[in-house]
Amino acid sequence: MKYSKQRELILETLKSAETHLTAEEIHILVRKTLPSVSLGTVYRNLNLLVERGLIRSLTTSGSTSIRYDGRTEEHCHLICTSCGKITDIDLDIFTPFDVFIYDRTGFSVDDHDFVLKGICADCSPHKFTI
Amino acid sequence: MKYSKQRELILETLKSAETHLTAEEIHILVRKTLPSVSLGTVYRNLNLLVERGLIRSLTTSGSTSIRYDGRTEEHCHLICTSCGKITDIDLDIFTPFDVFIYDRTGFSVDDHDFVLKGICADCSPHKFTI
DNA sequence: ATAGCTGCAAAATGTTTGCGCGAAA
DNA sequence: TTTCGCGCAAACATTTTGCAGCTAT
Repeated sequence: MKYSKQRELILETLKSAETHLTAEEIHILVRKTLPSVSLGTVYRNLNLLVERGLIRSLTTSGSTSIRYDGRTEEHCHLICTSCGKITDIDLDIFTPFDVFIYDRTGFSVDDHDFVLKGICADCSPHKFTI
Repeated sequence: MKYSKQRELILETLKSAETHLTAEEIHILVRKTLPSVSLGTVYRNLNLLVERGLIRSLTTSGSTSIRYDGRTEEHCHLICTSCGKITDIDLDIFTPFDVFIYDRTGFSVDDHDFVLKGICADCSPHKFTI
């Protein structure tokens, strides 16, 4: 993989983002530094980075577009159905989980994609204060 | 919601399928019984059924299209990265999970979407017999 | 009678790709 | 200098929508 300013910038943008961005959102951010970057280049590099394991992608039913995550360690996503915010949470349950599933089905787990939907702490009070 | 032959057929098709179908696959199956059904109608009804909680939708990173699941009870999906097969598995771990997350973050969980990627039992032997 | 559903086709959305030029090795 | 990545625009895939006619209530 040959170096490119564009790819570096895309990766950096994603690593420093606290949210889970779409390709379009990344495109907008990247262009603030390097206005000539095209959307095609953003997509090409995101696919490349996912392939190489430098970032992760996540799709959520409800939204049509793919979101990208600069964190490479496995973790869960909490999606608030009220405000749409996606939060990361670390859980140490993956290993016992995998063993359980392997014993029961013979399926050997490589990767986890756990999404929990509900109401986040910030939105929760509103349920009671209307 | 008014009765329609099309919607009944779509739901029935999904309930009796052992796989997780895309809209296009459902369209093909439904047309075997009622050839005039349009793809637009399939999409409209799938969205309606998901909204009403009569079916579930799932998106998987890697595939572009949404898949639909006739099972309404919460369960995990095992996706084989070798053959692409999606298997259901029931797990009784959701409740303790939710409590743990609520205690730690204040996020109150309504719904789970757990996807595990790996190699299924059928594909696994090939890893060792090459 | 009328609200809601359908088929059709066009539009909208999100992502990929072919091409010729320019940058990295 | 050769290979790879880029920008651009067109193509592609998937899903949604407007409309006029039909169907269930």
